[in-house]
Amino acid sequence: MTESATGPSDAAAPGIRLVVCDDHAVVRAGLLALLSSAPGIEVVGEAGSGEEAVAMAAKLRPDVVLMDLQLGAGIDGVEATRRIAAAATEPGGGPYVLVLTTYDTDADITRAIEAGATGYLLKAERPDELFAAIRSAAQGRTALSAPVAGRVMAHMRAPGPQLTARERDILGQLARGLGNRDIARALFISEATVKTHLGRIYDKLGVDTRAGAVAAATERRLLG
Amino acid sequence: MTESATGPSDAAAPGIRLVVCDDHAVVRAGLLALLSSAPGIEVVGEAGSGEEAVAMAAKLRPDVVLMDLQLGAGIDGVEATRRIAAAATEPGGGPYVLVLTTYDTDADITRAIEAGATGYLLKAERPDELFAAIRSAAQGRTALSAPVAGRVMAHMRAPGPQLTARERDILGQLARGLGNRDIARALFISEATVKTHLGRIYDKLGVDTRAGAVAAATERRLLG
DNA sequence: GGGCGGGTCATCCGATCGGTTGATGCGCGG
DNA sequence: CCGCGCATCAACCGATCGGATGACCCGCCC
Repeated sequence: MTESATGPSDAAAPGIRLVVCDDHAVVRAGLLALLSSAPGIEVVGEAGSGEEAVAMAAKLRPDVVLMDLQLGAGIDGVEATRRIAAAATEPGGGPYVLVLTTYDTDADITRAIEAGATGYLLKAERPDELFAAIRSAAQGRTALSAPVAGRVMAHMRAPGPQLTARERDILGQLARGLGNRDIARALFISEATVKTHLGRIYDKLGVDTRAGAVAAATERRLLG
Repeated sequence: MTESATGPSDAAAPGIRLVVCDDHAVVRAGLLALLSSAPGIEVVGEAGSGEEAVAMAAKLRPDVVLMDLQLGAGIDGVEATRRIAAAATEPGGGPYVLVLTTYDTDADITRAIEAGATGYLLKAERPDELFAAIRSAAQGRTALSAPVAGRVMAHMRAPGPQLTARERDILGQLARGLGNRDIARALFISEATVKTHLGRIYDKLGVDTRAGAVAAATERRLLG
């Protein structure tokens, strides 16, 4: 999958510009050594904290950020991912975030994906899987470790961040700053119904206030 | 909620009722002479001070008040504009204030517009521009001198004096969906202060709920 | 036919919010 | 020096929100 198949992307082959973020210097060094053997992948920056990674992503404009979720002090990998991914909507199309971590708990996975991660790999993965995942991420394609993929599929079936049509209606009015009474009137339903829907929306978005819902909806582009 | 005040000007065209306010008698006389040549515009009162203009606006109920900003003693043109414009929300729909002054500094312009002026003209303007502006103002339409328009546009692009730095801090936390208590803790201030700031933010953004503030801020790109 | 998910509504209550008033301190500019 | 804008805080009150609970109706699918 290096040259013949995909063709054009490798032809020009300026290399995928990568930023590595992990709070352990040893791990970073190991990754650098490993990645140095990967053709077409160039590490342009190392970050030891989430804040550093966010700054580097903005400044260096890499194609991919390899992000650990456990970062010790400061913002965690999820928050860093969120901030970096948020910039991905802008003109230049920010970097894709590929999470590389040790654990595969449901909470970690869902939080990372919700935050906008493009892929989720486990450190136990084989090196060539990592290389392939980085190349996939550089093109915005999702890459998941096998165990992670399984959990994600399970989640797809269960409760995704999927809102029903009616809930989106409510959310739309909410984003206009309307109170429950006004939302009710706008949609020809009762305030009680509005509150019921809002409660479910909060659950699905993982927030507990209207301002939070508007922010979350904006961030995840659930609104026009 | 602005009254469109279709006004008696259009239909039967009985003429636009105008009050002129300028502290220089000579200028007033000149304006009167000039306006006497303008069809459809009738000067129903002259004020030599801000207080006088406010009183006349209430009593004579003109369609437009032509207001100088520099008024020597007493309240200045901005304050007079504020008081007259404040009455414009009431049932009858008060008079529109058209500022006619010599200077076009940022401070003057923004203060006049904030005070509720419908238009802002320079005395250097050509007479027919003045006539046109008065007719526009009578219908509540904004009329600006070219240099003034330029500055206003600049202000639109630069949201600088829009919100104070502290207010942007508050707004940032608000957009994360935090409650007043949490915002207070995040910024090391009291809830009371948070509420005070929020009140001012609502004013400036023209909203009255937190969700509305988040939406407005997002729309106007006041946030990251 | 009986679940099942989505939409609708009601009621209750504590917590929070929005608005107001009033007051203090601080830096800046006339 | 005094005024003004900004930030800070307090106390109060009515309105609204958030959360929980229970209920009904409808369309769909096994």
